Amino acid sequence: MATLSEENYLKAIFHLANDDDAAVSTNAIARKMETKASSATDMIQKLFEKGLIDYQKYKGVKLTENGRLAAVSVIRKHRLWEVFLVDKLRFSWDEVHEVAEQLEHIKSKKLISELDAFLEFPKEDPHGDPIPDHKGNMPYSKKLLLAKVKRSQRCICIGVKDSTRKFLQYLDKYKIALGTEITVLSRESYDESMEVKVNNIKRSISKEVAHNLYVIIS
Amino acid sequence: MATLSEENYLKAIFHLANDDDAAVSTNAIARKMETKASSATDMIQKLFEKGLIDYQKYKGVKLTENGRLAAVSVIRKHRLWEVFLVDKLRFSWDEVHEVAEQLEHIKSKKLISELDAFLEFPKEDPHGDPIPDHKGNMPYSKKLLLAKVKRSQRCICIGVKDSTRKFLQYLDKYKIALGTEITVLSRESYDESMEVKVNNIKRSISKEVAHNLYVIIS
DNA sequence: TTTAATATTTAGATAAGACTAAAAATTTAT
DNA sequence: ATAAATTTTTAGTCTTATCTAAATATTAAA
Repeated sequence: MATLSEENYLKAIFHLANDDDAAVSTNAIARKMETKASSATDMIQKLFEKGLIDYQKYKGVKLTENGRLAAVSVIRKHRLWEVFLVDKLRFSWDEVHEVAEQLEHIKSKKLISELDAFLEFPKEDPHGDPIPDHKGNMPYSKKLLLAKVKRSQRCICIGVKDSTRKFLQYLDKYKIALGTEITVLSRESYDESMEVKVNNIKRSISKEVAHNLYVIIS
Repeated sequence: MATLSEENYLKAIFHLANDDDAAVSTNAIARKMETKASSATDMIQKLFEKGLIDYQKYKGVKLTENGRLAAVSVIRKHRLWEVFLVDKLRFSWDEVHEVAEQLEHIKSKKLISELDAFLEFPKEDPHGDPIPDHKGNMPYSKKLLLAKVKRSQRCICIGVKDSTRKFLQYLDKYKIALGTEITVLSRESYDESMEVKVNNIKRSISKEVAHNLYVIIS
């Protein structure tokens, strides 16, 4: 059974690897965990001894199947709790992250399977991220970043990459929510901004925002 | 802000002091925490430095007002989560303790006030224990142990002192639940057992059981 | 391809919370 | 009231997860 800190490192490695199965560097892990590289090395060695990651000195790490299962299990719990907070406890989508970071470490199989049933088996969390099933299968997602959408294409906002409070409040301010339709009118190569139509209003979207908003082509 | 371990010690001290404001001994704390007396001493010194307990070497400890508030806050969370598990997630009353022991340490004011509202402001947990309000007021309780009930008195089961799984399953087996009426028919001074009528059946109740079941006279 | 810059690992230290063994204080018993 | 038993505290050690500083590898640049 993994400790709280081990679980957080596994989750960080999972998110950094993100689909492509390249090895994750020590520095990348340290940055994500907001800790020092030497601390990351210590934990890497511990996770390696427990068989949760593949590791060779100086070569970075990859999750083993057991490591991936452990990471996905924590992510499943995190996302289910986020649904609970928004659907049942009147939290807004920019308030759930910190609390879910704590709740995701509660250990009880029955708790999480009953919570899943109570929430009627949701498929995504309030930010549009898919919820893995109890066997560790992460649903496939057709999402892409708004920044990748071509001129004159229409798409629908389905999630965010950056789920910090600041970004979510920015979206709320401009009435961009999950389900909002966005049409790309033009792209500005100079600063990578784009003109879009959203809620029937023309608006300019910066590179920063376009790279943190997930959509599907509609 | 108290650590997880500090919170558990404060809770233990609160339960050991139980109404009467006698000082709690180091050994009693160590026994309750299933740790060694030397570890308890270490923590006692830490809690004293934080102003959460009054303490003089060799004289035992008492919670300060701040310490009491911290303890009651944890107990409030524990009991609200127990209600959630039983009322919403199909847990039975003998399954909730371990999970609530984890959930009680989640830090979020909003979480607990919203949970309280979601559960419609329950006044007691599934074992009949009162739930303190958000200001730290513990409701007064008229409960007494079944062992204290006089011959020919009728009472109603409202809680348990021992909430271990084994005892709760014993009660389930004999169909004794919260709300069950019990009439004391006679008491046996030799072994402190008692004859009672419960569910219209005469039954003998051992000293051990009678000392772990809370009732109110009806 | 040798040097410079960067990334990673090792070594040694620290804090929290636990432990054992031993010392000191208190309580109980004679 | 003194000795014996018990309780409590202290001193020193261990583990986990962190840190700083220094050493070693790797990568990039001249």
